[in-house]
This record gives sequence, structure tokens and C-alpha cells, in this order.
Amino acid sequence: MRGKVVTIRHVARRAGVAVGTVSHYLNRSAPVADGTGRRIQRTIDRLGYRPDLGARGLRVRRTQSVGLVLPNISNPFYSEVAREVEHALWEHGFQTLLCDSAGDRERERMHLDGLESRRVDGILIIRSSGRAVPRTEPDRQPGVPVVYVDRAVAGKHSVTSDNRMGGELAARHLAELGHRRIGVLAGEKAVLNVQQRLQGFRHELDRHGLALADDAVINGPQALELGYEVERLVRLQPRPTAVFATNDIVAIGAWRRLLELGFRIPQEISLVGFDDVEMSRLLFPPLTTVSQDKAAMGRQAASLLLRLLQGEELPPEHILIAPRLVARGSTAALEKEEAPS
Amino acid sequence: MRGKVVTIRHVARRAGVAVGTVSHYLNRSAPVADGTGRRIQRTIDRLGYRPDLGARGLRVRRTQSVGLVLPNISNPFYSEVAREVEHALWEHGFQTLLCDSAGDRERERMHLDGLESRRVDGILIIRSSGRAVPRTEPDRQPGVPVVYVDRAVAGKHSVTSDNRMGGELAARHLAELGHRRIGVLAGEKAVLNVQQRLQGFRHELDRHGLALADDAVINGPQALELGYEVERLVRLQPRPTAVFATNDIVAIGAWRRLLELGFRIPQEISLVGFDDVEMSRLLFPPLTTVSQDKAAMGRQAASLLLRLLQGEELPPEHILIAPRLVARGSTAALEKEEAPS
DNA sequence: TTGAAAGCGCTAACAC
DNA sequence: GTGTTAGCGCTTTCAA
Repeated sequence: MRGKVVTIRHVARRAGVAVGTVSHYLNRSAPVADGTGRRIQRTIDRLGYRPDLGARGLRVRRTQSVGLVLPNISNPFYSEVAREVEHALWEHGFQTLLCDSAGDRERERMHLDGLESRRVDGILIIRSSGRAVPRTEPDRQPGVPVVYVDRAVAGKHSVTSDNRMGGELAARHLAELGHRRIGVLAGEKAVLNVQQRLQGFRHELDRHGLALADDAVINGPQALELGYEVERLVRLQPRPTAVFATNDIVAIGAWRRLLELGFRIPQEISLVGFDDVEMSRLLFPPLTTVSQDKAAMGRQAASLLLRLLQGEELPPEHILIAPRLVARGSTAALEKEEAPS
Repeated sequence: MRGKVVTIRHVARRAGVAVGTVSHYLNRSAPVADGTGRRIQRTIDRLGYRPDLGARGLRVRRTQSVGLVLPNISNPFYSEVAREVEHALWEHGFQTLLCDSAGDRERERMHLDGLESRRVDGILIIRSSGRAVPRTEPDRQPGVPVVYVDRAVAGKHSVTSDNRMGGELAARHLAELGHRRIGVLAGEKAVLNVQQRLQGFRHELDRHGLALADDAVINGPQALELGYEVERLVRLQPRPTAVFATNDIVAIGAWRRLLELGFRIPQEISLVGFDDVEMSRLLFPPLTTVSQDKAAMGRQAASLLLRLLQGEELPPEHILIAPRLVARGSTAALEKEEAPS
């Protein structure tokens, strides 16, 4: 497969020095005379020598690589995180090993095994939710730092959005616009992120003297189809004047169905999502949503891992990234108690 | 960093056999007595031994890894390709090394250097277009197979959509719906994919006795902003009744602006995109578009590379993936010459 | 079948 | 400053 590569020995011989000297030159692990250095560099260029990182890794026991495990790289949320992670790691000389678990716990485990065999220096993982993620879990390779992203795990390093705060932001926005009858399209109760968003939402509603009717909360997997269920919400008496969806995909499903049903957004009904995926702002009207700072999550997770890789001994830390409300066209102030129905 | 890992030697000693035997057992490179094998396996499990793939790679000169270089992993088009690639490679025991070039040629070059140092067995690359991709280019590491994705490169292995055919499909669809005055929002002239889509479009229009007016083609970078230029198109006299955008993002820009301007889609104006990114079907009305089979592209590229990695000597081959027209809500038959204006 | 040993490309300790 | 060499964990002759 790989032909006769040029090795450090070839370089040494051609430059008329010892391999140790070349190695020192390369790694600045010992000073090398100017002339010698130049001769070595010239030889390297001429021969097109590239140090074999695998061999180096075997020797120094560091591969300068980290595994990135996530449920689906083509999910825009994850891919944006992945992009930031890759950039941050690359700038520090680390190669990203992409592991797509396809949302499958078993596959995720196999990937983790693979990364262990590849002796990665660290791991960033967005666990597949396969029902809820256990709130805690055992270490695999002791000594290999792991940072959890978008999932809080007790006793581990993790970086997530402040989901509770996000829920509050959504509630405050709607409350301040004067909405009093509000429906919610919520993900599954077992999912921690959903729970927290809902908690925050309820809590803030409460502060405004509002409450969620039991039949005004619809649970289900966070997918387009859940959004379609908005139809049940608008049949309620009295009809909610605003709907909060626990993520944008769900909100988009709702948006579609509402438009199909002939509702005018936001005049007749307001809609708030969560995530701020790219397409939210492209809709018409564009979606008001709680924006998660995906780039910041990726960057923070990477830089936390990087610090651990330097050997810093940090206690497990849960970094919360603040979301912010992005008010766009899908929400509006409630017109004073709908006039003649 | 990595503590005292257990090596094949530990396993051998504990199992009371030679390291060679363990190796043979692991790789089935020689038959091993049943009893011995079982003893080895038990020891492996007990010790939690994981072969060091780096060390193995050093010895066998294959790393079981391939580099995937692309301009932006958070672009939904690329990330979908990436997903298929990762899956296909992983199922054949290869690890994907993710390299995001951020659309920067220099960075792309550095990534390629890095992959060379990491001794990847092969490379899949979606070149950054930084102005046009040269139609041909030199090999880097002789012996390391490279497959170009979404870009045709003379004399190299490549997998792309049949862009010309895609253009034809779009034109045929509009022509058959009775449209005669058609506008185009085209990417930059220097980009090969755009050229081909346009060629196909014009060619098919021609077959229907139609032509594109000079001022009915607007060029620019394929981004949302180009879509907004649809405003210039609808000011033309006579006004086009249909618009073809060379990709979906552009089409979505157009869709937004048209809605803002108060046009009804498709009653007053039809709109066709290209790519079929996820959000196309989520719009309202959903976008009619030429669907590129991204999954097929990823799979085919991966399986071509895999064959090359088996050592097959294939002549450079340009695999074309057929696109198909997905007629959704944004196009409609032209109502017989708009009645009273 | 099994075992011993050489060597993949590199770094780091040590000697000069 | 520079050169020599052991050895990282593994596979693969070759001999037993």
C-alpha cells in the first residue's frame, strides 16, 4: 500500500548527521547548530520527508488525536458543534476522529472501543439518548479524559446549554407579549434536556401568574411529526394564542401545519422554538426561538478537553452556556382579547 | 497521559504462551489450538487487552484510517455525504479522520500534509472551490488513493452528481408546465458544477423551443443573498413566470423575498431549486427541486475508495450519480396567459 | 502448533 | 552539539 516512504534515517544519512540530530532539530528537543539545521531542512525538503506520526505516537505515547462521538453528523445541531470542535482541536495540533453512532448505543460502545485501540488522547462525546442518558456512568480508559457535550453527567466534565434558562426566556417572552393561554409541544418526558426546558418554562410562567393546562402539553419524540400535533392544540377551548416547542424541528412542523390550516402567524398564533438551527431564520415568517450557542459549546468543550490534555487536574465541571432569545417574526403581542369572534 | 496499558506481552505471559501465538490468534494468521485459543481469549477479557492499532500500523504499514477533507462539515450537503462515508468506511474497519478546510485552499493543503504524516490509507476529498478547482492536478503521495467527491477532476477517481442532467430535469419540468419566460439565479460562472447545470438547463430549454434572455440570468456566489436578487427578475418586462436557482439555498432566498414582496407561490410564480437539502421539503409551500442523491454519492465514493484500498487497479473513473426531480408545491402549471392584469 | 527474535520509524537517555 | 542505541507494541519470518 504505502510504498517506500522516506524515514528519518534517510534524512540523517543524506544530511550527513545522526538520526538523533534530525529528531532534535524536528522537535527542538536540543539545540542544533545553525548550519546543521539548515542542511537538515534542505534535505527534508528535497526528499519530501514527513515524520510518521504513528511511529512517534508509539514512542511518546500520545497520538495527538481525539475521538468525537456523536449521534448523527448530518444533524445540523451536531454538525455545527463538530465544526467548532474540529477547528479548535486542529489549531492545537490534534486530529479529530469522527465517530457517528447513528443514535445507537451499541454502535456508540463499539466506537468507544475503537478509540481505545487507537489510543486517542481524549474523547468528546454527545451521547445517544436511547431513552435517557444515565445521569452518571463509569469511566472507560482511566487516564483518557472525556468531555460530555449537550448532556450533563454527574461527576464528569460536561458542557451543555442552560436549558432551564432557555425555557424561562421563552416563557418570559410570551408572557410579556400578553399571552395567557399557551400550549407546549414537548419532547419526551424522560429526556433531561426537555425536562429542564419545561421546568424553566413553567417556573417563569408561574412568576407571571400563569399556568399550563394539562391538556395543553403534548409529549412525543422531538421530530417533525410532533409539530403536526399542534392541530390538537388549536382545537382546545379556549384556543391557545401561543405555542412553545422544545426544539426547532418540532416548531417547524407546527409552523407548517398552522399555515396549512390557514392560521396567520403571528397575528392569530405565536410560535416559539428552541435551538436556532439555520433554517429557523429562513422561514417566512422567520421563527422566534431560543438560540443555543452551538459554536460556544463546541469551543468550550474543546478547550476544556485541551486543558485536560495539558495535564491540568480539574475537578469535574459542568459548564453552562447561556442561551438567548431571538425574537423574529413568529411571535407578536396578543391583540386585546380577540374582538368579535 | 496513557497509563500502563496492557500489551500483547502481558497477555502472552498470563496465558502461558508466546506473543506470536497471541498475535496469530488475534489475526487468524495461523491456526491456534482450540484450548490455547480459549485460554488466550479468557486472558484478554480478564486483562481488558486492546491491541494498539498504532503499533500494528507501524508494522503492517496500513493504518486502517482514511482522511475525509471537506470545506465545511456544518453545510448540510457535505455533512450528509460525510455521514454516509463514515458509515461505509466504519463498516469495513476504517476510521474516518475529519478535516474541515473551512473553504480555504491553504488550510486544505495543510490538512493533506497532516494526513500524509498520519499515513492514512486513502483520502476522500471535496475540494474547496476557491475560485474554480483546477480541472486536473498532481498526485501527492503516490500510492495513496484519492477519490474526489462532488468535483470532477481529469485523470482522477471522482464521484459527482450528473449536474447537466439535473439542469435538464429542471428545464423539462418548467417547460412541460407551460412556462416560457424563465429567469435563472445562477452561481458563479467559474464554478464547474454551475456551468454544467446551466448547460443542461439551456440545452433542454432549446429542445422545447425556448431560450433564456440575457438579462434573465443573474450570477453570483451561491448564497442566500443571490436569492434575494429575484427581485430584479420579477421587475423584468415581461415578467418571468418561473425561476430556476442553481441551488436550494439560493432558491430559499428567492422564496423568502418573493413572499415578502407579496407574490403567491406557485400561483403567480414557480420556483425550482437544486440539491434537495432537508429544509426544502419543510418550507410552505415546499420547494420543488432537483434532488442530488447525497447518500449515494457518499456511499459510492466510499466503496470506490474501498476497492482501491483492496489493491484493485482501476483506471480513473468518473462516477455520475443521477439526480431526480422532486416536484413539490413551489411549481405549478402556468395559468393560461395571465388574465386581466 | 508454538516460540524466539528481528524490525517497522521514531524519541530520549546517554556517551562523546 | 552530535552520535549511538534501546525500546515503544506489534507482526512475521524462521526454526523447533
